[in-house]
Amino acid sequence: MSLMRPREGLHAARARGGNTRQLVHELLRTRIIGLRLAPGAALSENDLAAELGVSRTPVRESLILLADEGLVDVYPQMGTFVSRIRFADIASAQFIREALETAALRDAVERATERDVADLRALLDAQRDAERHADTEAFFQLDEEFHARLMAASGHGDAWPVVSQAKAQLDRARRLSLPLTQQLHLLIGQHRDVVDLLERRDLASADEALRRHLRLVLSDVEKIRARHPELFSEDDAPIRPRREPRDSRDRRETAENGGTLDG
Amino acid sequence: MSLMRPREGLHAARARGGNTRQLVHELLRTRIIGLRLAPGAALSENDLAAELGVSRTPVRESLILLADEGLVDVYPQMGTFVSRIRFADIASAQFIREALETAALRDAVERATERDVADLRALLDAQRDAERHADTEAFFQLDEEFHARLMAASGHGDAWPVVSQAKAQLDRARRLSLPLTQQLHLLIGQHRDVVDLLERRDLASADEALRRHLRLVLSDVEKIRARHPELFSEDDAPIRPRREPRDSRDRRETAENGGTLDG
DNA sequence: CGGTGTCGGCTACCATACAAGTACTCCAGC
DNA sequence: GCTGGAGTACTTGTATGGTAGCCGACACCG
Repeated sequence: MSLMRPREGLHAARARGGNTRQLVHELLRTRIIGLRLAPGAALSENDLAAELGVSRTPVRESLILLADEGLVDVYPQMGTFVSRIRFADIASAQFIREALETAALRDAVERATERDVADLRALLDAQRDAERHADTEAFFQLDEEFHARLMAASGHGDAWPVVSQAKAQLDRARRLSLPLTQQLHLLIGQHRDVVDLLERRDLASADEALRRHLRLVLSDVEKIRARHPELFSEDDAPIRPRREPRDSRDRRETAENGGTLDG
Repeated sequence: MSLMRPREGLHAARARGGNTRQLVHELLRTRIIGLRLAPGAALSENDLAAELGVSRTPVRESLILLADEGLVDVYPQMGTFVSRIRFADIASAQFIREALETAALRDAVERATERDVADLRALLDAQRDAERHADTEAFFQLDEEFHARLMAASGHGDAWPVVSQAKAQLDRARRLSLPLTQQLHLLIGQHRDVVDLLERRDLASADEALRRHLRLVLSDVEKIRARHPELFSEDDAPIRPRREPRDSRDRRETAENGGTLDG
């Protein structure tokens, strides 16, 4: 079972991160966004607690936070499920992201320093590396850093968490498309365009380039919806997910294995 | 003590709202935003649970959510405190709010129906009523509804919760200024200007009017900062709040009284 | 008189026990 | 074979117990 030892595990965990709740929260968040937990999957507080070697309390508190972020749906006395991607949520996330990132760009054009531009270019290089190695996981990480760094250059880095939360909804769907399409090169080119225009302090063109970039991402998602309808949920039909059959549980539990907190 | 009876209380609560956690969460949230709980005040899980007649669990879960919203600061093993207003948070909230509301306005100018405009004008009338009766609490409520309705008219009503959360930080400070200044009339006039220009589909002017309105609100906050410095906290000094002296607790507990969940 | 170690009480964190409710399962009756 | 209903195994929600850690008060010592 690989439970966390009463003392050592917690201590090791504390050393790396914060308290158990934060660790579980981040773990589940990355698993959901990375689609290692698919939309619709059941998340039992008890099962998770057992898997991670902690009690129900921090798991439950993490799920409450994830529900607040719209990444899980909690149906009292029924179960907790990774939320299916609602098209309304996608649209709303796109609106939020576009509004905040373009508003930030407006200030970034005036405030960005040479250092900021250099940092962004360094990230572009790293993205090209990821492209060469076809490492989409690394690219996702670097994409996140790029947009975060861009906002920081505007002086509004504090607003990034809001964008990140909206972005999370989009990324779940995007993660399905990127491996298929060969668009990494295109995306990196758009990143470079934004940096170039930012350096030239050309607001109008930079704004247009960023909007084009963000909209491309959105159109990706719409393509995915046709290919994987089971991961989406119609807007006005909140869908009560069905519980698994009784005896399929044992098989599942032995099948997936690993992932305690004291790695 | 007016504790909640084991069965009845919960049942009555369920009837009104949702589960206990949501009730406690909203209760504390409105108390904090309404400054009935002042920045810096200590919030003990035990005390709150006793006051509200529930167990520590829903109280604790509510505090976690409030911490996520930036309304309380949790210092493990030390205490939980209503967060002081950080100037950096104010600036960040203003940026988020302005970006989202103006972006929404852009679409509202195209999409708003006659019905939308009529609803907004009805809210304007109600605001004038509140002004006549000098009812600032009602005005705050109507101001919230006005801006929410404006976003809904743009088709991006789903993004309102994000604005509302940012707005909460601003409102805490604003609530101190409104009673003093006689600006209700000015604010209502700005609301009317926005509606008028929205109705004429004049985006440029409407955008300018809305920005002017939102910035006036911000400048209010800066005035307040000079008058009530104890409610604010310097940016880079996260300030570890001090625990109360030993024997001042009894006095406090008898002093403030009332506010169970089964009112 | 100033610094220091200890002790007591408080805190949030985590673990566990109990309660209320839902959906699946399976068997009885038709 | 089909339908209905009781039983049961799960679910989340709430309550409570126990633990580590921090702070403040205070006696003790230099």
